[in-house]
Amino acid sequence: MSETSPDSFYITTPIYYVNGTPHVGTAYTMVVADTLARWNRLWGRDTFFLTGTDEHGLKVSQVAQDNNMTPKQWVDLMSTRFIDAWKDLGISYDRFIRTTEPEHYRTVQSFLSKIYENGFIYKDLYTGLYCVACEAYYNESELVQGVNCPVHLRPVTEMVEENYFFRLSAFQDPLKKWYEDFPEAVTPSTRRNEALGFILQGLEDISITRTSIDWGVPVPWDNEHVFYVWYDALINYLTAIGYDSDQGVFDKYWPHVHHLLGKDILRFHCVWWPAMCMAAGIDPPNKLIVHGWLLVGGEKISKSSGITVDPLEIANEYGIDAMRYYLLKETHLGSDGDFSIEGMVSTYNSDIANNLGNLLQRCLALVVSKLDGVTPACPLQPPEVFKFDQRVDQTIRFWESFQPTGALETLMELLRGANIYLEQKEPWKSSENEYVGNVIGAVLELLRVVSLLLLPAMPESSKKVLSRLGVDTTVNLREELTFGRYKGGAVIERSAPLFPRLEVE
RNA sequence: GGCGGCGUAGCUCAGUUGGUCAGAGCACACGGCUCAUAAUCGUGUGGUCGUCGGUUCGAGUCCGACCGCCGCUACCA
Repeated sequence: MSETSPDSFYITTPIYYVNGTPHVGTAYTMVVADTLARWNRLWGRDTFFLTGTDEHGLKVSQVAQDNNMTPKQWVDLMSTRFIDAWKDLGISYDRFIRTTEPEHYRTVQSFLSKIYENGFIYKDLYTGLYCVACEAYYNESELVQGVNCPVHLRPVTEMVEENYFFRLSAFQDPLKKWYEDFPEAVTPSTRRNEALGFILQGLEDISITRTSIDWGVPVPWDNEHVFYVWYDALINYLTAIGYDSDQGVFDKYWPHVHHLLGKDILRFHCVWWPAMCMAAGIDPPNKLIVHGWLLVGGEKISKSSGITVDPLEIANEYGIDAMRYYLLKETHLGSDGDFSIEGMVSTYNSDIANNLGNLLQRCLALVVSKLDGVTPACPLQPPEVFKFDQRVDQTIRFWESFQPTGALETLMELLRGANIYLEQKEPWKSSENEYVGNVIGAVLELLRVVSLLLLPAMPESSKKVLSRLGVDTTVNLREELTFGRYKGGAVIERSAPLFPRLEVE
């Protein structure tokens, strides 16, 4: 639960490393971010949704060389895989940032120069056991059989390098105080505890530059060095909002940012990043939303294990909104989730085909058979069984506190109430137009409001329902959620169900 | 080893500061209805709320021990 800034909303996803490919796990992150962005736009906030690709690092330059390309040519090619995937999935980002953009170079140099000037960066020697494939140093205790990298099972090499170091140790107390002052900054709280625990055990300085490669952002005060990939990557969150180029935009969105991230990159975002911000003299991000992993059959998605699911295939086969709904409804934001086609089809059929789709269909059938095919206006007050105001307020609270699962479940409760109401009133047995019109009007009104509140999760499907009802979707949501606004008058013809049940292929 | 979390109906999970707290959804069974997409409505599953103790008039709800599972414990996007 957290308050959101009143009139602007800035949300980011991690930027994806170009050597990877979009899979259902990254699609999950994007769907969540997209849904939160859509909610805030509908709620009338000035919303900025950022994603992009991380394009530096040794591995990129190596792979580029293997493919007889320059690193730049390679990342130009690879970044399009993400751009295309998000386009096909209808992700409504406002800006796709690439860390190889000149604007990003300037921001990284400006930001880190500031930290340098503030005295939190110094030069020293670093000695460590290094795995080239990982681009990472390991402790002896982490190695397999004492010599091999635990990821690649290949020998590591001892490297001595002159590096610039970031004085992370200086921020142990400030970070501790920050976590105490802003207990809501990291959600869920177990992740906050994890970050705080890490901080409390003592922080060491960290190396932030490399001399062994040149595919990176040059260190402005020492051109022998480039910044290590992680240090330029995080700064993308500032580049995109004019950190050193547009103070007005920057002030609007910072520090009221919502960083969405997976639990595997918690430390970078919840320890290093706030410290870097403090060192540069800006406020740390005010919200870090840590999500879990999407598992497949209980296993982590990874290429090496052969467990990988292509979100575009799912979307093509079953529809984007079916996938979105399943990801949002069945995986509590913050917990791990399990993805399966069977689960997706089952959830969609229960909630969307049966509960929502069938409710709409039975109403429209009655409009055709009893009301000359014209939808009636709604009554002034909602029937008791709807628990309308209570549930609508609850849904809003869930959306405002980043709990898609709760929001969607509450919408299902509203729909169940409407189905019960129809059973109680039995409009199909009546021949009085006024009676039938009142009953159907009340349910159509509920469907109007539910569809509006469902827009963030299932934009296309919700629009179809609203279109059927003759409701404009470009309205300000805040003014459209009170009962009694539906005027009716939409002409209905007998037609096939809008949301037919899915079958497992 | 250290720190933290979890273990509630077949499945996924809710259960504020202890006293209708033994629940929801899905699945399953039976019944109703037939406006509707094998839909929808109603009822049901006798779950030792991981185990054993303790505090209390009373504990999933607090304390202790134990069993099982998991996360973090530094430079992998």
